[in-house]
Amino acid sequence: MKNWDEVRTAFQVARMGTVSGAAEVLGVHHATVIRHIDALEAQLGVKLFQRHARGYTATEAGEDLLRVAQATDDQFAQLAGRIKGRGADVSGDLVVTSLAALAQKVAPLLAAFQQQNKDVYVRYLTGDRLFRLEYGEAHVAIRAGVAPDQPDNVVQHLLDMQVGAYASRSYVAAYGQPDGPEDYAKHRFVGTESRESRAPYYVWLQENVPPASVTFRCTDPRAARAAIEAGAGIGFLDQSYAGEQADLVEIHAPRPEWSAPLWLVTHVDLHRTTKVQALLRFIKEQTAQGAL
Amino acid sequence: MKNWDEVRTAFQVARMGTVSGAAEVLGVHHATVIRHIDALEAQLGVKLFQRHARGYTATEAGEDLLRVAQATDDQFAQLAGRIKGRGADVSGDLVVTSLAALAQKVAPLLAAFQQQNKDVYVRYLTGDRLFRLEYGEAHVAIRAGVAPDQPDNVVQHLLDMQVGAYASRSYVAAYGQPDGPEDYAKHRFVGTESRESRAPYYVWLQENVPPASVTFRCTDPRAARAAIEAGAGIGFLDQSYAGEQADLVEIHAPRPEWSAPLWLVTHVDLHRTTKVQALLRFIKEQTAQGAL
DNA sequence: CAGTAAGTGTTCATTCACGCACAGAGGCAA
DNA sequence: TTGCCTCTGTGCGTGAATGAACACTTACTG
Repeated sequence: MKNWDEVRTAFQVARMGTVSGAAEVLGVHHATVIRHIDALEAQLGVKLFQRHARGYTATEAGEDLLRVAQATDDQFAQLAGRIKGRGADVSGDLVVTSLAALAQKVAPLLAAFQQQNKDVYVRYLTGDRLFRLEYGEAHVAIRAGVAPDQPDNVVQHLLDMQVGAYASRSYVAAYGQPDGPEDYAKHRFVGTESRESRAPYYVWLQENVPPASVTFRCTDPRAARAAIEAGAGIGFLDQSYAGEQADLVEIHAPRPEWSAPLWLVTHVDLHRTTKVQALLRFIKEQTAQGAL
Repeated sequence: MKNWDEVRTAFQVARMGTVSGAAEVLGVHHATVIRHIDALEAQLGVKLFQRHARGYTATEAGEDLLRVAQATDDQFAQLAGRIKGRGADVSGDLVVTSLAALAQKVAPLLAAFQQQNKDVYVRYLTGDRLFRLEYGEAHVAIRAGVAPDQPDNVVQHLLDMQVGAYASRSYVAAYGQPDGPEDYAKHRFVGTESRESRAPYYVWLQENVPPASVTFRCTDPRAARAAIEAGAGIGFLDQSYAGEQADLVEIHAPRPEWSAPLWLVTHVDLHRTTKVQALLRFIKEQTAQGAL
């Protein structure tokens, strides 16, 4: 049963009872229908129809085929309906990934989106490794830093995270606050382990603070945050987060050159779907209202 | 969902995960697979797969299609197995038709065949109208008279019915028996209504008996038999039937020129099937043993 | 009974889908 | 990094599947 189109042709012949009728339904020439039937019968080694001048009547084998193909036709029709409809409504899985550092902001946002769209099942992936859109691992990613340049990704600028320098109250109690760059040598800073970090505030750190003063380095932003809060030194944090923490003191207010862009990234194949569009619109609306 | 072959292609891609793998399974070039997928997605307006250098991964729509097409593939495989196997075993409906006049002989034969082949459902059609093989109304027909010359029919000679002239005892009591052709004018005969009947004994009747002596004419052989048994006159009957009837007297023993051939007829499309062949063989065996 | 309409089936020209070949893009191992 | 392998993707030429036309058969109808 190698050729499904021939089965479909035979199905219509069995339904219509004539080659001509089937040809009309199928939108092909009746000669094609005859050839399909002949090929299928030759393949199976059994006559599916008895031919006569008034049309084709199905043999037992033909009626068996009719039943199976009818079920198949129904299944395919339902499938087509589901697939076409899927693009039009907001339902099914919705997989979002982002840096773990953004989880505190993103999770409530996604929860609110799910409240508005009861049919979606939100799956929010944060992990050590990068989840890749091009492998179908997620519908939408929220990325930070330099704009992703993958060819198949649709990248939209979401906002610039306002990054300031903060330290814990315990640190300030012990070391005070620097009055200016000349004091940096007497202070302790939390930096990144990777020398070639692209984050603009770490570039600034490398250029303006003596390496000897960077007494705590780590790779994970969450670790950096925990270190700052534990009094390890002065470090860089998102203003909208740090501003809410009573234990943190603002050493330097956010500067434009420190700001880190956030990107909304989707795979081009999924970007046009209404489900993804709905989420993107929702995120951008909420962001405009200061949710991030 | 117009093109079932494209669904099959998409199914294999979803199963294999790569275009190349699907192409190998399907026995086509991978370019063909790509074209099928593109066409199907364009038709549905939804991406079924996300493309990347390592292969294709199914989207939700693609996985939905995978499930449905998997079921279809299973169904078709089962169907092919049933259809191919159907030719090899003797089961299912077996439709036989004949003249009603032969029912008394044929019915026990078919009953015996059913006893030997428990899986067949015998349907024995006798009726006023001729059941037509070319319309799929019956698998096998038993026909009398001139050999059917329908092009799609396979005709086999079964036997020659030995036909004699008989009359009821009541008729003989009233009219006696003719000693020779010269007495025919004083007797009564049961003939056929249709002047151009091809039955050889009716041809003989027309040539050897004065029309005035044919006092009872009818079309149906059963009516003729009833008329003869009721004493309407001398008529022609199958020897094997008339010999068993105590009430009938043999006026003339069967003559070779009266004998009516019986034909086993099948449609060419069904003739080769083992089921039909089994019945044909059975009938011929039984006939050779004198069952008819 | 002629005429019409519908349907099958075959031959021939055409075109569309297929296979081929090559380019490009990742991934993997040395 | 470099080379190699696998897989996708695309332009091009060819052949198989398709459509058009015609012949033939059968049923229906006035």
